Amino acid sequence: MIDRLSTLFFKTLREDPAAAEVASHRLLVRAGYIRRQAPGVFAWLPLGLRVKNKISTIVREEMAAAGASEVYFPALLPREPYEQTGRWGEYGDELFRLRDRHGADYLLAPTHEEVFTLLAKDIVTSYKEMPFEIYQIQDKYRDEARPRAGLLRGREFTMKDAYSFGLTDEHLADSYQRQRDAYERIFTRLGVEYVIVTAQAGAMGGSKSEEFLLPTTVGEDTFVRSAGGYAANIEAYVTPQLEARDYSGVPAATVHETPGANTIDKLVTQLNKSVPHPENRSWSEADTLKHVVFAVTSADGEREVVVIAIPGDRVVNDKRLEVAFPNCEIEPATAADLAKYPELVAGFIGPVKDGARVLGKGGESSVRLLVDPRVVSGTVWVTGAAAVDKHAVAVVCGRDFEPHGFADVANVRDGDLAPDGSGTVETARGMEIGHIFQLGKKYAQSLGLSVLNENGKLTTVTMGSYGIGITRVLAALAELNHDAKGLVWPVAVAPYQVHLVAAGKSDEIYKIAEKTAAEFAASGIEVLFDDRLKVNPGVKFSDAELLGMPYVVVIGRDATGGQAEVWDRASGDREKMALDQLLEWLNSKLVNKLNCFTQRAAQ
RNA sequence: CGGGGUGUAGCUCAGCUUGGCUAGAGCGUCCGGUUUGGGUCCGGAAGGUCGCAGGUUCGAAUCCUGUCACCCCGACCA
Repeated sequence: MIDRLSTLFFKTLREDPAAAEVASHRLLVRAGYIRRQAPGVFAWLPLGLRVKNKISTIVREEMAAAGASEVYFPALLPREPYEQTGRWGEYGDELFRLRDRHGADYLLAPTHEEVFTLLAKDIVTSYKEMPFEIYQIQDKYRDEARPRAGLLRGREFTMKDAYSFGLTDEHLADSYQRQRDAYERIFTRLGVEYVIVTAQAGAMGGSKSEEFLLPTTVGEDTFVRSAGGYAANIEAYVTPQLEARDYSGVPAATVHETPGANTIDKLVTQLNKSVPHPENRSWSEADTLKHVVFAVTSADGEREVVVIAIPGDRVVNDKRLEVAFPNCEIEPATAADLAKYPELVAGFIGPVKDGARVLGKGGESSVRLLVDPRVVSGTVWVTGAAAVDKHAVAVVCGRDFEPHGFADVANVRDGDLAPDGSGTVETARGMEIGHIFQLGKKYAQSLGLSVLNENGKLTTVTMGSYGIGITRVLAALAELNHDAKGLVWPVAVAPYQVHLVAAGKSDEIYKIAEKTAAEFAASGIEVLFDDRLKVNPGVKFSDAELLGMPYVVVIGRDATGGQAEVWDRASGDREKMALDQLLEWLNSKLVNKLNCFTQRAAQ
């Protein structure tokens, strides 16, 4: 079977589409792989579909090897299961909701935990059937506030989602590890670089979670990693707790006039003018303690004002803040919030006033004081003095005030310490291409999935969920593999392995090209044959480069003399070769390229 | 949701500031010829409610008001 450009439904664009900004989007549209249907929604043309299927096939092979069975759910689902787990409401505007003619609510699934759980409930009744994993490759729908970058962040996207079911934590750990191993093999076979970072399970519930990130500046996630092997996304990074220090030599705190110094910046300037530093150096932002006030609204609607103190040279990171207060709405305190607590003097908030404790344990204020993990007993700070235009110097944690607890919400910087002692971390950007979760019993509990154990007792099932963004990986591959002329697919996912161009109009050339294509196909090579009669060679060459097959074979002016030309799309190398050597050469190249990744994956 | 930008032919865009005859170009498409290893060249043709609605004006792609859509940055993103 030879696929021919003369009959293939495709069209290349001479110019970049106006709406496409990022390379993957631009080239996939220009080369005729996808077409935009609506914001964040794309139609798949034959070439794009082939790439998508190749990625899916690799995922299927590795899922099978990991012991997972493939199933297929509808994307259109009824409201009830999602109502039971609370996600119908929690998902908010991001959920595509619709209504049938009877007025019943439906949704386009953003992810399928609920129905997988219910399927398991339907079918599995005994511990003897545990553990097991099932998965599907399906389209997911999320009504993104702002879809962007073509396939990289769409509203419809294809995802492999697997779910594991077991009775014990050991089952879960085992399934999790098998999926994790499969992911490593999948990404290696695809030729995608990845970093596994510990992540925050977040609203998915559950305990352990890791993300597979592709390091790239176009990525939307920030993560940190150390040379010693620590890696975590920015939400999951844990600041190492410092040891308490001896503060016996620290003089008593003193209060200084700091008129108008309601920011850290102004404060440091004033200190350097009027207050000598005990160590005879300049004051810096890191000497100060910044008190930030937030209003935390819990799930039951109760609004609490909280003060968080972090070193003055840091800022609060919103994502880390969210993690610190799970299941709560958190926002900066309003003027109305502050008005209720006169001890919170905007710009001059501090734990101590006139030597008396204000915030923290033993303080008069009812407001909770949480501090950065770097603020431990014995550390010395400049803080607000809880009075307008006044700051206190040499305020010692553990002596002058005692926080209620810690809040690890400050930003992470290059050079911060990794919590596992593996050195300092550096920050980097990454794109999430896979995510694995140990969900635990959350879904099983709310949907009533339990089975009989060895002792005949009903036991709630423990679950995991494991996702790979198929279409996002496709876009990432395009993003990583292209040049000025077009796409440059790795052999493992290229729509065809060889692009055969008949360059010339003579019958002789076409006969030879036809015969060559047939030989390729017969030996199992996936060949795309540019047999278009009325197209100039220049156009065919440009198309071949834009479409991006790994190898281009040109049957042209030298064909009658028994010669062809082969191009290596990635390296740009071109060489003349006898027609009867083509097959052998290509086969060895293709086998090598495929093997190099599969073998690496097998290790 | 906040900020910015753009809507004119299948595609990429010009024209709009300063209103004026029949709304343009390149590419693509179709026809005839030409060329055949780098998006050939020549000639001809088809193709547009100028996003939509309202207003100002003798006259609106152009000015005004409203509205819709799309793109980009940010917020958001199991």
